[in-house]
Amino acid sequence: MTESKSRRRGAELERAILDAAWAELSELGYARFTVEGVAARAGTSKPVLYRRWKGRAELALAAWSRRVPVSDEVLDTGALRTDMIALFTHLSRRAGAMMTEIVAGVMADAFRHPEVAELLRERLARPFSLTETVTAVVNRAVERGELPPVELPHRAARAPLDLVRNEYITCGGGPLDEAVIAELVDDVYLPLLRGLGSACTD
Amino acid sequence: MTESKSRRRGAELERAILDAAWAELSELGYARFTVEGVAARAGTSKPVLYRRWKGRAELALAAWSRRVPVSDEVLDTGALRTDMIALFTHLSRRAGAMMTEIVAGVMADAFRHPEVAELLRERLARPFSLTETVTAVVNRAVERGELPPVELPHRAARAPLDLVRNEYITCGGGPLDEAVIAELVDDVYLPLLRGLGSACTD
DNA sequence: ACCCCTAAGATACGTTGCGTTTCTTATTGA
DNA sequence: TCAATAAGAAACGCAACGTATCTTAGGGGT
Repeated sequence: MTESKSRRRGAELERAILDAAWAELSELGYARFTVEGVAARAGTSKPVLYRRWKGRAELALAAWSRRVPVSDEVLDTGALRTDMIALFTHLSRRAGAMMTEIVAGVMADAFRHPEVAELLRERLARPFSLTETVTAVVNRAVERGELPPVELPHRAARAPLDLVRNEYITCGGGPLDEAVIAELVDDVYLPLLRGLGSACTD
Repeated sequence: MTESKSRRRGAELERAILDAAWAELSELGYARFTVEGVAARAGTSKPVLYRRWKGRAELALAAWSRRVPVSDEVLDTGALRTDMIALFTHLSRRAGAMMTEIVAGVMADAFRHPEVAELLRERLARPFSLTETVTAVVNRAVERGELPPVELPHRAARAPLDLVRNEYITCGGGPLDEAVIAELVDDVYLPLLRGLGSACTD
């Protein structure tokens, strides 16, 4: 009755399900994210979901992947330090609480189901435009003369996201404090960049 | 029958339970770690456990905390880089897979039960002797003249563990590859240390 | 325009594991 | 000696996973 309108199929249905899944994730978090809940919200039933995804972890990842945010516009505040503060702040909002909970939850499930671990790794490895963004910011600093010429290794370019994620993991909870971001930038990341530049000192 | 010998109580019983819990964690991982399993292994029953810990997350944390590994002996290989490789390798073995799985699992539970989040944070914040170890290694390097005098900020001292943990999270699975460790040391951590030293260059 | 076959939707099931309740019985210690 | 305390055993209710069964809608080929 509720849905005697029309029976959705294929791609349309899939979109509806993933939208519902994302809504559940956003409202409840992964911990309270249930397959039944998604089915109910999408106005369909569990078997329909299980025909498409192997379990709740895969469903959550699929929903998350559709929302790849990204395209971090390259901000230019005029100085390296403030650029970095802005970048870290941006990351901490974008990639913060939601992502950490999903990652934690999916990861926990992944230890049971190795296939899921693989999917998660793919999702996390996707560096979206981060590498490019960081490189751009650093290059600008080099041009300005704030840094000696730097060859930015892959891991160093990824480090901002890693630092932010780590902070979430170990300190849980809310969005990152300004003071914390300042520490990450001043005590870790800027020194790292300076160190990369002065590689000739050894 | 099995235990008509003597009914354990108090501290003795608690030790037995936590030993059993640790054994379960080690053999099965957090994903397959169950309260029932621990009770069975310890030769007792669930209510006894629930009288002491609020749930399986707390139980796992308690078991883990008893095993504070630690006392990383301060190794001295004669050079900063090899010291660091050794330290990272040590961390990757000690704190690696097991810890990551526990953290992921407990964290997932923690999103449901905020009290658990607090416990987890305490546990993670405990820097065991890591800070001291890193500081010692760095100080030796300074004495040798490999680094300019460095004031090591807290976050920089913790970074090795963070880097290792991150690698586990994003790359999953087994113990860290030698090559990966070398990258972490050469591309990230040593530059960071050099950068901290050359703070005067700005 | 018809019919068939695929896939959607509904329902109900079996299982696992959490956390609880109830009751019995051993041990401690006053 | 005996009462209070806590251990041990068994069973329960609940939530959620993942599955199996069945009915029915509607798209596509003829």
